[in-house]
Formats: sequence, C-alpha cells, structure tokens
Amino acid sequence: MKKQNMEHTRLLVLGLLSSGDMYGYQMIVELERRSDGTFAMKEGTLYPVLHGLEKDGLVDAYEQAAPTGRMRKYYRLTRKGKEALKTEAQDWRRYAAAVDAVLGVSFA
Amino acid sequence: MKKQNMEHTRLLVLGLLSSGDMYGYQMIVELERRSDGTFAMKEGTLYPVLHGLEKDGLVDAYEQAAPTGRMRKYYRLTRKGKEALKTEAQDWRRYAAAVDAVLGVSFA
DNA sequence: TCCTATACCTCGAGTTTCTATGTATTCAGC
DNA sequence: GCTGAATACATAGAAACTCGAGGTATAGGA
Repeated sequence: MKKQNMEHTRLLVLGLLSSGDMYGYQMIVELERRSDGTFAMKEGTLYPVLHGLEKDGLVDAYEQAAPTGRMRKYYRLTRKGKEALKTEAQDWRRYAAAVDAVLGVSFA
Repeated sequence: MKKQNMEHTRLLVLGLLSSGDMYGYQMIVELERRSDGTFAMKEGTLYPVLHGLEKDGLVDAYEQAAPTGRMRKYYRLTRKGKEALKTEAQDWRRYAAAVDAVLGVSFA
C-alpha cells in the first residue's frame, strides 16, 4: 500500500480558504470535487494541519451553527495567511516548472 | 529551518535516467542544473532511493571507470523502470493539474 | 601540504501523512 | 422507532520520507 502524495496540504488548504471561509469537513469534500477526485484528504491529515495553521496565525476559526443546528468550526484566512498563500503558490509554480523541466516536458 | 519539498524523488531520478545512464553524484549536479537551482537533492536522500529502485528492479547498476581512473557506479533504466516512469509521469501531471485546479489557476 | 571537488555510503532525527479509533448529530429508509 | 450512512469534530501511533551529520577515499589546484 503506497502512500498518497499529499504533501502540499498547507498550500491546498490556504488555496481553498482564499475562495471563502470553510469548515473542515467541507474542505475535504471541496478538495475532492475541485481536484476531480484526485485528492482524498484524510481527517487525520487535515485537522492537525488546520490547528497548525491556526497556531501560526495564518487562519483563525469561529464557530457557527449550520441550518440543521449543528455546530461547525469555520476557518478564515488572516492577512498573514493571504501573504503565505501568495508565497507558497509561487513556490509551487516554481516547483512544478522544475519537475517538468527535469522530465523534459515540452510546452512548444 | 523548513524542510524542502523533494518528495517526487523517484520520479525525478527515473526522469533523469530516461535521457541516459548516470551515476549518483552526476544526478545531483544534473538535477540542480535542469531545475535551474530549484532542486538540491542531498546524498542522504538520493542513495537510499537509488538502492530502493534497484531492489524494485526499476534500475540496474554497473561500474565503470572515469577517465581519471576513479570508479563510478552507473544506473540504467530497466524495461520495468521505463514503464514505471510512464505511469508516474502521468500521475505527476494529474497531481499538478489538480493542485492548479484547487488553487484556481486559469489557463485561459 | 591543504582545501575543494568528486564519489560513494549509512544512521538517527525530524517532519509529514496515514490508519485506526473515538465521540456525537442528522437524516433517509424500513 | 431503529439502523446505517453521512456529517463533523478530534487524537494517537505507525509508517514513510528527507535531511543533517558523519564516514571513507581519490584527484587536482593553490
């Protein structure tokens, strides 16, 4: 059983939140939808990452009741989080371009 | 000190070898060159990966003397390795496209 | 002679992700 | 009313990966 490569978790979470506040479970569903089934993030991966982002001040959280009455914990990008997203997205593009360069992908 | 993301090591090594046999040290130098300085793979990363690829039958190795007389251990893609490269390169493209989709990158 | 580059390698630490598990609520179907 | 699936949060331990540090050795230039 090979490990799934999900190492850009922080970037992905920040990217999701840049389109609006979300709660954990929603991120997992939304991530799978936007990636067309490629990303299936596990809860055991997401929640520790969210708590880490919160501790680092890149997101903050607030509780809000769902229409059903259930409590949801929404996460929101802070200004610091927006800056981090910008930086990490650039890093990602550089990384992806470098992999393509090594693989000899031609864009001509 | 943040860890550098180097998790697609196997793919990168297979990609390098698809352009010709190489020895370990050469791969590190070549990887840095092709990626324009983005990838600085450490020896502590590369050698265990090479040995793993060999164990899995994706590469095989042979010794050959350099013009200086020093011994070098060259690695060569096996047929199985070429197939693995094809698969992993596809996985990579799918992965990269999925990240871009989540980040909302537009190619229009 | 000494330092840098070349060339191979391993071990232990640190980080990340997964699996497994736990708790609790809501809703659809029976 | 009961049951199972989906929703929603969370943590602990295992597994995987990479890095830093160290070891060995040769070649070449200052």
